[in-house]
This record gives sequence, structure tokens and C-alpha cells, in this order.
Amino acid sequence: MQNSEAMALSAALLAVAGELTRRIHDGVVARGFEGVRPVHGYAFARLAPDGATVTELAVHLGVTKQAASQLVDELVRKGYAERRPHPGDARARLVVLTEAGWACARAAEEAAAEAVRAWGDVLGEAQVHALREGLLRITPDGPIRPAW
Amino acid sequence: MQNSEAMALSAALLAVAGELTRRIHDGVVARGFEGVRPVHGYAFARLAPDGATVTELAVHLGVTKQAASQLVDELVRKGYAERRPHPGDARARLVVLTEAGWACARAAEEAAAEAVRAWGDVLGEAQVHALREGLLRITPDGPIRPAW
DNA sequence: GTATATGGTCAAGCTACTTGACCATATGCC
DNA sequence: GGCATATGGTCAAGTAGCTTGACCATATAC
Repeated sequence: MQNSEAMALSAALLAVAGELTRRIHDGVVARGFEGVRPVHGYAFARLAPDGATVTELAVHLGVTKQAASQLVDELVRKGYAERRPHPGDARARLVVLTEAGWACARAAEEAAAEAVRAWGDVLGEAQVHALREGLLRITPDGPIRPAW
Repeated sequence: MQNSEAMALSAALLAVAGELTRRIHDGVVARGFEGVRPVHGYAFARLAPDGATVTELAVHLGVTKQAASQLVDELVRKGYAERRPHPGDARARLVVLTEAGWACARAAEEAAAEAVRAWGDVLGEAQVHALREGLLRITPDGPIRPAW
């Protein structure tokens, strides 16, 4: 594959990622959740199952724990999360989603599903499925970072 | 398709995009270009063919023209671009890449090709091709924006 | 029981953006 | 030609989200 083809693929991937982010954000706002930024979605993804500590969240997002702590401050202030004592470690605090936080996460899922549905209209269900399988196989481990 | 599947596809796409950005950036730095940020790559993409005005660049990046002007300042200071009088509009200035700018853009292409090659090792050439074709068909028009 | 490591926060600083004001030139209209 | 308005660009100041550095509380190793 030529460099120019690799660049075209890269550019397309990044453009689609940017557009997807915008659509999810717009969809979440349209469902009545204000003051949320795209990065909050990635925090929700880590907090959703059983909560997480600030340090775990920092690793997930690829930022300092101070930055993660500030982000949690913001989520708490806006009513999407709360800090609880950590069972088994008196130093730590377990950050969990509130009911509003869960509702916001569901709204993000719906918005993502809408965006993916639009791709289905262009590509067809089978190709979207193939896209998903292909991407899942090259998905890296490690922290989730902003695309630039 | 269920919401959770759409979310898995979205998360994979965004994770791959973040990783790709990181790899291109690392590859460019490894080739000796310092002080460049990922957003500069998107600026290069707009400036590369024939140059562009600050306002055109701002539209391309989805930022204010002041921000675009500051970014051009930075590129000029670092030797990657220069401002020339615009032929045919004395108000405007045409921003073009210098030889160093072109070299940096080529380095980014090589780094992108390396990253794509790694995908090929996992997926095979044919599936990478299919991925490219699929993504190109759902690539939006309009400004290129950070993924979050 | 003491030394060190880890979870978390407070405070200050930096960087890349924003908004607002302004100047120079271009364009539309009489 | 002359004036009103639109457009390209920059300067200046403010802001948001991150960083680094310092510090405290608790856990862990020996």
C-alpha cells in the first residue's frame, strides 16, 4: 500500500471519529444533558460498571490524577457522579455514577446508535458489521486519549 | 443493531483513532521534527496543495480565525510555514509550507503508513482495503475537528 | 515500629483556545 | 467617483483544562 493510500485511510478514520464525537455530543445535549464534554463520555465508560478510584480514572484517560480529580469535581458539581468511601482502603474514594449519570450514559448510547444507523444507511448492515469486527481486532489496549 | 453494539463500534473507532494519532505523532517526532502537535498535521493537510489563507485554515480546522492565526504564527516561528502576499487580494496573505514543512508532512505520511501496515499484519491486506473503502464512504464533509 | 509507597487534594502556572476591538482592503450601489 | 458595508487579518485580554510541585493520610514491606 502506498503512503498516500495509508494517509487517505488515516484521514478518513480521523474525520469519521471527529464527526462521531460531534454527533454523540450533540445527541446528548439534545436529550437535555448540559455542561457535558466529550471527555466525560470516556470517564462514564470507566465509572459505569462498578465505579473507579480517581487514580484508575486517570490511567484510563491518560491524564494526571490531579486532572482526573478535577474532572470528578466537575461531574459531582453537575450531579452526574459522587464520591463514596472505598470499601477496603481508607485512603481511596470510590467514584460512582448517580442516577443522572446513568441517564446521561444511556443518552450517549442512543446517540451513538443513531450515528451508526446513519452509516448503515450508506454501507448496509453487513458492511457495518464487518467494520465493527475489523476495528475491534485492531483496537489497542491502554488509555483512551484525545485524538489530537 | 443494539445500542450496546453501536457503542462497542463507536468506542473501538475512537480508540483506534486516538492510537493512530499517537503513532503518527510519535513517528514524526522520531524522524526529528520537534515541537509539532497533532493539530499541525491537519493544518499541513490544508496548506499542502497550494497554500491557504488564515480564514480558510480556520474553517478547515473548525476554530476561530484568531486561533488559526496564532497557529500560523507558531508554524512560522518553527520554520514550517511562511506568510506571502496574496495574489489578487491585498488584504489577505497566503500561508504556504516551507521546505521543512513539506519534509514534516512527508514524515507524517510515512508514520501513517507504518501504523496502517501494523493493521495489515492483523487484518490482512484485503480487509484493510475494505476498511478504507467503507470509511471513505462515510467520511463527512466540513471541518476537521479534534475527536474530543 | 519505622521507612517507603500509594491515593488523594491544594495551589500555582502554562497553553491553546475564546471573545471583543480594531485596521486595511474589497465589494456593492447610487 | 464616493460612500456604506463586508471581509481578511491582527492585537489584546480573558478562560478552561490541563500540567508540575508540595503536601497529608493511610497502606505496605521489612
